Amino acid sequence: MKSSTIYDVAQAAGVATSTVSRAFSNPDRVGAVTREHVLEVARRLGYQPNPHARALVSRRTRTVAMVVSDITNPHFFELIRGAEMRAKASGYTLVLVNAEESPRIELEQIHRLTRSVDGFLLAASRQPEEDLVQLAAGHRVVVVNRRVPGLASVVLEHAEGCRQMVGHLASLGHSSVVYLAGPRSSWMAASRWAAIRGAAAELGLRAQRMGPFAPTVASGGAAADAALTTGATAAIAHNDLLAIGVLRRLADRGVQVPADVSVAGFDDIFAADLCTPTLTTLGGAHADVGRAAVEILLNSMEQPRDHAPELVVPSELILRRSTGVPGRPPGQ
Amino acid sequence: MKSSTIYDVAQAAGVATSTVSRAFSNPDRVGAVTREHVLEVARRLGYQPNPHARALVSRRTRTVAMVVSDITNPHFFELIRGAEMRAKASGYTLVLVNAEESPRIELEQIHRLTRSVDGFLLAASRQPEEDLVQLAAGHRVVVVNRRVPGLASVVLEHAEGCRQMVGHLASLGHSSVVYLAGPRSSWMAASRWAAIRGAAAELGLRAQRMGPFAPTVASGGAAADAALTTGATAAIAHNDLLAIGVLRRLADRGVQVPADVSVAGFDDIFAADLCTPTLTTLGGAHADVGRAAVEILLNSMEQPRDHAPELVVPSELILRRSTGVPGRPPGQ
DNA sequence: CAACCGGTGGCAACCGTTTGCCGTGTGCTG
DNA sequence: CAGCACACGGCAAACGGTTGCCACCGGTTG
Repeated sequence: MKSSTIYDVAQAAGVATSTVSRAFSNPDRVGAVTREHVLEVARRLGYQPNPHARALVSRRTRTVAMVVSDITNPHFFELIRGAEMRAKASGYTLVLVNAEESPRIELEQIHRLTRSVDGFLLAASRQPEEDLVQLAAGHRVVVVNRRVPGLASVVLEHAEGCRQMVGHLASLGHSSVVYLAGPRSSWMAASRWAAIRGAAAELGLRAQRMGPFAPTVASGGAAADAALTTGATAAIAHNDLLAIGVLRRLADRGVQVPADVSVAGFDDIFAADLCTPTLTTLGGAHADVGRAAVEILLNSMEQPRDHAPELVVPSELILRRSTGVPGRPPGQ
Repeated sequence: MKSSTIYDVAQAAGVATSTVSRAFSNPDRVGAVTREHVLEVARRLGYQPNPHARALVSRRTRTVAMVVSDITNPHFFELIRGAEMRAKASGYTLVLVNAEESPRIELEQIHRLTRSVDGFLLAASRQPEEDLVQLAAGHRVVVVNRRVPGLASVVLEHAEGCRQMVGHLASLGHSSVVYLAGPRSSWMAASRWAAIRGAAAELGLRAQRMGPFAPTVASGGAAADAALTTGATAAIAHNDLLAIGVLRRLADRGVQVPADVSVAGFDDIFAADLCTPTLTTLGGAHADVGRAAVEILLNSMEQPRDHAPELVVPSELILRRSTGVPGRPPGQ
């Protein structure tokens, strides 16, 4: 039951090990008939190359790691799925790492894995920018849903999306909006706030920011209460989880959504279409983001590019029942 | 920037490579002062053992693979999270594989990874039982949410849970229940149906089965229509996704839940508490299942056990608004 | 016809660890 | 004080591939 090696194949085929090796990893380097013969023998023996032996000398592991800030967040599911499928399609393996919202764990795990993977997908990284740059100097890195000058990145478009969202609220008649911010170290949080504030200024709305809040349902209570103190008629939450928490708290406090307050989120997670009222949110093809990120990583291994690509995947504003005309009962 | 090896450390510390190696992987084998010295030098040089070189000779990769039938199903998130955390805690790496509900892909991926991982967690495997047994002969395997004689397994309790669920429906006054079954190759589907049928017989309810249905929201439409044709006043869906799809379809058809029909699901996914009406479901600590599965796998590597443990994690029936007294409007 | 050349295959040196075995120095026993 | 067990370190052979380099061979070329 001992698995067969390149030596077994070489012996059985009457060639040198180098020929067997080349028949697999560099087919053009051996004559056609020899190659076929070797492959046939290998098949018969059930030979499977040992990835570790291979990695040891070639320094390529055919594995990529995806580090997510919080594996519990449903938003990442699609991202992970897209990445996994793209990796698999190229015969790569996806390693999943949960940073548990901790920059320290994130770094620790990256460190631990450097030798075992060919590159990293850093989704919603909580690292300071300079640390990312430094990291990228030593490793192949693609940052996801964050932009870092000089680094390859894939983000779901959100600046224009925020503008649309604020525009949507403005057109409904809102004149004051509050952004319930995500974690301080979240690039997205900062970026969204900038976009929202800019759009609000353009459209003549008053914009405020409260927070930071953890991007979880549980934090929604505090976020809702904070939103109410601002007197704003519309609240944009950092993500759908937070928004759903806000909806809950508002319902508990007897605040009508959207009659009294409109609520919107980001990510368009599965649950956004199920909560009550259903949630207006900025969605997009998260799976595509994951897919693209892996693709960029794989490409960068083939031909190390001088310029790091910065891809933007389009988003779409999904209007649902949680936003409406202020003061008017829903459904009108 | 070339990463340092055991050889660099050995030279810098003035010892042999074997001593350095042992200082890390077999600390008792070297004298205390030598060990400290070596470790200190290693730290200074930023030495990190190369996992591939290590794996090559030791045949231990410190990596486990988790194969899930469908990575899109939110039910797996908790499972994955629990597994990831437990693996990380022991310095193991979790590789994620999506079988996309295809036994072929499942097998293919397992085959591809055999050399790169120490063992497999097979969650909701769609393989025929004999294939699993054969697989387990060649690899370390723990099956999750499935039981296979002779194989290590972790399942969330569901027999008693199904009994409770049927009991709950009976106590509400239902006399006929329909099970909307999951995929034909799903062990869980078969097992749940057996439990439901058994409980129904005991309690004097009529039980029918419809399906199989894909365990997705999209299949809920067909499942709901099928359920209505049976005339049963209560439907138990194979999982929450299907149940949510059923709720949607029933709402579209103007069927009141639970006044006209009660609906229940399995898994207690996040969305079950958000949909309308909120969903009665059999939940449990899925993260614990993942954690336990990894733990069993890791233990089995330390001391190969003669008897394969079969762990059952308790479940709990979560009563929400989707089940009620037949014929009576909700909230009474 | 000699020189040359591209296409193939083999040799052997790595890649970075682990580990069986051996040699040495030390402390203890009788 | 001889004899011995033992703790500790070193040597070197794996583990299973990849790859630079060389040798060979038949066919072109001048």
